Amino acid sequence: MKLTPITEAFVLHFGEMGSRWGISRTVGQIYALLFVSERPLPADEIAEVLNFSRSNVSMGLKELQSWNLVRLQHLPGDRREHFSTLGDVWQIVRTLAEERRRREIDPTLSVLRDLIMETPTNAADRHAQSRLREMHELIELLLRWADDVQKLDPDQLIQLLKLGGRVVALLELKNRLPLMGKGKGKRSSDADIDVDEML
Amino acid sequence: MKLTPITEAFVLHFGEMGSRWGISRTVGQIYALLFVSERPLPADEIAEVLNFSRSNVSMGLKELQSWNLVRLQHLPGDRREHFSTLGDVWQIVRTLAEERRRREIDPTLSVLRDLIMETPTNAADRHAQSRLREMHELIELLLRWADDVQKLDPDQLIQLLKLGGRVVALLELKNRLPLMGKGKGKRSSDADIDVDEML
DNA sequence: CTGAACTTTCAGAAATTACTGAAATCAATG
DNA sequence: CATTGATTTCAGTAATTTCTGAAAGTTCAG
Repeated sequence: MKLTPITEAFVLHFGEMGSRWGISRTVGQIYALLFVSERPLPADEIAEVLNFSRSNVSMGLKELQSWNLVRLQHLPGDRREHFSTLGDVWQIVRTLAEERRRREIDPTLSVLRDLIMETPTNAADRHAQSRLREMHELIELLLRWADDVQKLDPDQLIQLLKLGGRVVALLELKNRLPLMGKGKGKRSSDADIDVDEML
Repeated sequence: MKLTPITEAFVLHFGEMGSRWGISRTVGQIYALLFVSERPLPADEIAEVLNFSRSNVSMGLKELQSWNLVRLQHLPGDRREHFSTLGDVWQIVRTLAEERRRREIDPTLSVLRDLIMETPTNAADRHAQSRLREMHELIELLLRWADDVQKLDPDQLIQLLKLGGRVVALLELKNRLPLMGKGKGKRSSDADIDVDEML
């Protein structure tokens, strides 16, 4: 089998990009190939198309599996294992976020917590700890937010993304709304909302 | 000069983390050291404390400068250049996001756009392009959102983060509110808000 | 200008990481 | 349960990246 120019260009670019991240060029290319492939591919076909050794592909697929980024399936009448990426791009982002968190953020948070607990022995330590505390707090905040957002269903998420910065208008709205309920007369029931209770 | 155990542990961890990212262990350690340091440090002091060659530190600082992550300043009565990180952790996140976008996302978007424009020559190409289009759309959406959020001032941002997933409640609120204005009687002026106009 | 203090460059050494082919392991089929 | 086809492991090699020391470059005080 041979790659079309479009697929080849994408695969090559993705390989380069991969190496700016933690993953190797090989792994990046394998993923890119699977991502645009019409059907799941067996390892030997990947090796042939990308000109990697069969064992290299095996390693790469193993890594991608450890990231939960590829699915393994058996096709009827073929003993080989076939691989494909997740179909839903949103799910891919989700998985990526989860894994990166598990591998990079969580260990860092744990180190930060430990170091913040230590008893400082001098002014330098006290300053260092206060910096670490800032970093810890920031990460925790971002993480909690990411957790919450993870839970949204895609439609809500997209709505939110499309709203973008204008969400601030909503925040202001929220800050002003409670006034409305304060004994200023009953409104029609379909708009009867207690914002503070909601939030 | 010698590192305290707290600083040393942080520097070592950050170095390891750095190498999971695109930056080298050295660069990670230099950054970590500057991050917790009470005062700006000159290159030779960094080299001494971290046990790197002076030239290695020079390279590392150059890289950090290219990321806009360190500031260079001159202290009175000292000819050497002194380096420090940005003081505000939010600013650090912002800078990091900007740089990563410039180096990784933008080039990818450009490749995707080009490939989507190509005329497909077969079914495989058509499928590949539709996948690339999905990816392109997703990235654009996330990017636009990030752009918008960048513009918020820190207070608004923090408020938003703290709100987390409950922001959805606000979305629902928005979807229900417009009903209120539709000739159901005048409300008090301080709560007179046209949501659709705001958003 | 000159020289001292500091910084950067760069070619090669050292260390790390990626890749391969051969051998071992595993699994399905008859 | 043996054969065949598929996959993984692993030890060694290749490629890449990181790091160093020596040399060149820069800047500034005198």
